[in-house]
Amino acid sequence: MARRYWLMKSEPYVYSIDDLERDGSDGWEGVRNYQARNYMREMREGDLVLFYHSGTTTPGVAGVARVCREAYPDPTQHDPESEYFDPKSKPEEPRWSRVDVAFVEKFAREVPLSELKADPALASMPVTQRGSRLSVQPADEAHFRRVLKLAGAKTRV
DNA sequence: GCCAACGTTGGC
DNA sequence: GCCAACGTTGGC
Repeated sequence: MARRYWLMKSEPYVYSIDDLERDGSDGWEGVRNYQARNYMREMREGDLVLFYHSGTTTPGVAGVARVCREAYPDPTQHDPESEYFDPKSKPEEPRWSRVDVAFVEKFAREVPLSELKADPALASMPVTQRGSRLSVQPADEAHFRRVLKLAGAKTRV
């Protein structure tokens, strides 16, 4: 099966590309949306991810990560102390998953959403659609390559 | 702070 | 199963 491509959003105040660079890899926890969860369950080791910073003055794509562990139960769903605690999710039947991602690259220049929206080559990319809220989205290889090019990325696909 | 675009919840 | 109310995401 060919490698697939994704875009994942994170608020950098919570977890940023710099945090991932520091940690090397980490679990992508806290996803509480079924469609986003289902996409994570489709992810395979080696898939590449555009790391998107949301909730900032200038949101945009900040770098690249790689899926290094496929979906498994998100432990925070069972932790009453966690802000992601879900009392309806039973340990014997976990509702929420996470994947682990590894740091690949931080772009020298974050590519702003406004630039993605202005690029005709990205007109059909989910993140450029009005009202796009999904925090985990699939990306076409062509879109992925295009974003790498706009970023002046070192990563080659 | 506003608001559009959803997703979820719960009454019926 | 419908749908109104409510909550959340996230750009602007």
